[in-house]
Amino acid sequence: MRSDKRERLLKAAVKVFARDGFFHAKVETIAKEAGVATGTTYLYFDNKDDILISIFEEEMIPIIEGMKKELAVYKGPKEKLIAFVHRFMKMAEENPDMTQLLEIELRQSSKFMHGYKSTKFKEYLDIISDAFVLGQETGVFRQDVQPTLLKQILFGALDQITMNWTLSKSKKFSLQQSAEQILNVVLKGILIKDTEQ
Amino acid sequence: MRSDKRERLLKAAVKVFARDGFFHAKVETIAKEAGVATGTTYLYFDNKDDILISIFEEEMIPIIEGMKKELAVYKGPKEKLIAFVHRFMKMAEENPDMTQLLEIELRQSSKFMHGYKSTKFKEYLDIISDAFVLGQETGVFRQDVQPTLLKQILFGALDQITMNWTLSKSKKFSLQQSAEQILNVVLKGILIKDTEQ
Amino acid sequence: MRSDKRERLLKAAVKVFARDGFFHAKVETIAKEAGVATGTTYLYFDNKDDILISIFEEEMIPIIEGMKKELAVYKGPKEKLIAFVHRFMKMAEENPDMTQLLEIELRQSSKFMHGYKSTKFKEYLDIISDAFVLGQETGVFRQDVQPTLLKQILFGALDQITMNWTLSKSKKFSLQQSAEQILNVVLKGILIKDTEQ
Amino acid sequence: MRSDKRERLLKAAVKVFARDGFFHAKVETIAKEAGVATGTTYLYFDNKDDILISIFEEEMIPIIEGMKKELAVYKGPKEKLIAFVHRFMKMAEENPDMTQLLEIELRQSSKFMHGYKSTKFKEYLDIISDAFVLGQETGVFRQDVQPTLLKQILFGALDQITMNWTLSKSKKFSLQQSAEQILNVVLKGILIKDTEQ
DNA sequence: CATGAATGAGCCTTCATTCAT
DNA sequence: GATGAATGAAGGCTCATTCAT
Repeated sequence: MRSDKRERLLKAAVKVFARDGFFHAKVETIAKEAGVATGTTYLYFDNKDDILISIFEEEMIPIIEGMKKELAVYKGPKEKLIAFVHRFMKMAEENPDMTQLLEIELRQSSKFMHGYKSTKFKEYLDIISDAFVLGQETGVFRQDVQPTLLKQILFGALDQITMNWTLSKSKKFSLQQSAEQILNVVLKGILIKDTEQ
Repeated sequence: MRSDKRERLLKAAVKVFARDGFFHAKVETIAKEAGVATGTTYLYFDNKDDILISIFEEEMIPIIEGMKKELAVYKGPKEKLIAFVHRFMKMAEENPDMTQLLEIELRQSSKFMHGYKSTKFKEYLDIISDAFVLGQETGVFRQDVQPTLLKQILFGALDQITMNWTLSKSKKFSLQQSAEQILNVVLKGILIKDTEQ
Repeated sequence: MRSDKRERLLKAAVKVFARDGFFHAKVETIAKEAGVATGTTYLYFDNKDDILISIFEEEMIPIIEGMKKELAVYKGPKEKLIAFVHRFMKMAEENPDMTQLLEIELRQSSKFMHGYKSTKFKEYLDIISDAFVLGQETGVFRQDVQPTLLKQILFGALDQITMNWTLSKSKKFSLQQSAEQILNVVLKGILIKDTEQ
Repeated sequence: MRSDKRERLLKAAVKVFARDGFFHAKVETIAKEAGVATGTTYLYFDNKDDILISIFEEEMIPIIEGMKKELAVYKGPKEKLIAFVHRFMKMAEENPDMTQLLEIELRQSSKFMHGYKSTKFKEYLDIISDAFVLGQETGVFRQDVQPTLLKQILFGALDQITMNWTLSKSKKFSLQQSAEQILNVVLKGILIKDTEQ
C-alpha cells in the first residue's frame, strides 16, 4: 500500500481550515481528521503555514488543469468565458471547502506569510484574461478594457457571489442562475456587437 | 475635554488590524498605538472581537453618510452608480487601512464570529442595489438582473481591484482609471439604451 | 512593595537548575518555586536560556565583589591565594546549588548558546591570576609558570573537588581540609622560597 | 564480516554528542552518522542514555589499557606521573570528541542518570592515585597529601586546561607546553626532595 | 476611570521510542 | 536482524483577559 498520508492530510486540512479557519484550526484536529497522529503531520509538512501553502499550490493544479481542458473545447472567446463562469460555479458547488479557503483564508495568508503570493492562483485567474485577450485580438471584445482589469472584475464578481453562497446556510439561490446573470451583464458589457445571447 | 479614548482606540485598531491582521494583532499593540494602557481597552470594549465589530459598525457610519450625501446630489440612477464607484475608489485611496479591513478581516469575521453579519456593511452595499432598483423602475436598467446580484457583481469587482491596489506596493495603476473601465463595462452591461458614456 | 519577582525567579532557577539540570528543568517548575505563574517568567526573561545566562551574570556579581573585598584585606600574594581557596570552599559549602550550576550547567551552556562565554565567570577566575601575577612581580612566585595556566590549574583543582563534594550525598570529607592540602601542594609548587607553611 | 554496527554507533555517538551535546543530539542523527537506520540503534542499546553510558564504559577500555601499558614502562612514580600527563594531553589532542564528552557530558550524567558512576572512568583516575601512593610508599612523595585528593587536583587541572583547549577555536597554545608547566608546579608541590626537573 | 503587572489556558512542535514490514 | 514511518507525550512560549492599586 503506497502511503497516501500526505494527500489525506491535505484533504483533511482543506476541510478543517474551511470549517474552523486557519488560525483557529489545530494541527491535532487536522491529523485526527486524516486518521494519523499529530506528529505524523510534521513528516509531510514543515509547519502549519506550510500545510496551507501546499493546499494552494497542489490542490489548485487539478482545478487549473480541468478548467483549461474544459475551455480548450470551445474555440470562441465568448464561449470560453461562458464555460469558465459555469465551471467556476460548479466547482464552488462541488468543493465548497476549497472555495472558502480561496476566498477567505488565502486573503489572510497572502498578506502575512512574508509576501507569499500563490503562483497557482494567479495562473488560474490568467485563464480569464487569456480568453479575453483572444477576444480582443479576434475583434469580438472591446479594446478599451485592460485584460488584467477585466480579469479582476469578473473574478471579483464570481468570488463575491460564491462567497455569499458558501457562507449562507440556506443556499436558496442557485449559483447556476447567478452565472447566467453575471454573464448577461459582463458579456453585454464587453462585446462589441450586441448579439442576442 | 471629553474622553476620546474609545475613538482613539478604534482608529488605532484599524491601523493595527490592517497592518498585522486580526489574529496576529495584539490588544497591547492597539492600546499602545492609542496611547492608553492595555487594561483601558477593556473599559470600552468587551473583548478583541468586539473591537473589530465596533470598527465595522461605527467607522462605517460616516462612510455611509458621506456616500449617501454624495449620491443624493445626483438624480439619475446611472449618475448615482458613477458617483458611487468614484467615491468608493477615493475612499480606498484615502483610507487604505479601513479598506483592507473590509476586504480581508470582514470576511473572516462573517464566518467565525458566531454568525455575525455587519448590518452597517449591508447598508453600505444596499446603496448600490437601491440605485439599481431606481434605474429599473425608471426604465433605464435591465429588468432581467436581480438587484442583489448586481450589487454583488459591482461590489465584488470594486473589492477585488482595490484589494490588489492596496496590497501592491507600487500602486502603479490608478484607481480612478480603473473606475472608468469598470463603469464602462458594467454600465454597458446593464443599460437598456446603449448611450454613449 | 517593590516587585522582587525577578530576583525570586533567579533564586528559584538556581535551585531548580541545580536539582533537575538545565534541560530537564521546566519553566513551570521554576515559576512555581518562585510562587508566580508560568507566564510571569516571560515578563522578566526572554526565554529559558536567558534565565541561565542571567544567573551567571547577575548572581556572580556579589560573589565576585565579596571575593575581591576578602582578598583586599591581605597584602601578600600568598595570603591572597590562601584566602581565595578558603572562601571558594566556604562558598561551595554555603551555596551548593550555585556551585553545581557553575560546575555542571555552565559547561553545557557555554558550548551551545552560540558561543556565549560568561564574562563574569572569567572575571572571577582572573582574581587568581591577578594574585599570582602580583606574586611574580614581587619575586615571591616562580616566573616560569604562565598566570593563565596557574589560574586554570588552581581553579581546575578546586572545581573538581567541590564537584565531587556536591555530588556526594555523604559529604564525609571536609572541604576546608581539602583546602589545606590543595594549598600545601600548589603553594609549594609555585613559591620560590620554600618557607614552612 | 561480523556486524560492526554497535561499534559504528558508538563512534558516531561520540562525534555527535561532542558536537551537539547529549540533550540536543538526536538518535536519528547518530544512526545516520553510523550509516544505519534509526530503529537499528535500539537493537544495540536500550535507550539514548545507554548509548552515553556505553561510551563511558567501553570507549574508556582501550584508553585505560593504553595508559596502563605506557606507565608500566616507567618504574619511578615521578616518571609515571610525567608520562600520565603527557599521554593525557596527547589523548586530548588526538581525540577531542571523546575528551569533550568526558569533560562535559560525564558531569551531567553523573548527576542525572540515577546515580550512575562510571567505574571505568574511576579506574582511569585511579592510575594517578596508584602512582602517587607508590611514590608515598617509596618515600618520594609527601605523606601529608591524601591520594584521592591529589588525584582530583591533578585531574582537575588537566581537565580544565584541555577543556579550554578543546573549546577554543584557535588552539594557539600547545597542550604539551601546558603539560610541562603543570608538572613543574605539581611535582614541585608533592616531591619531598626538591630535585631539579 | 486608568493602569499594567500578572495570570494560565492553550497550541505548535520536537523527538525518543515502537513496530509492522 | 534491519528498516524508517509512525506515534504521542511533553514543554516552551504567547497573549487575551483580569484585578489590585
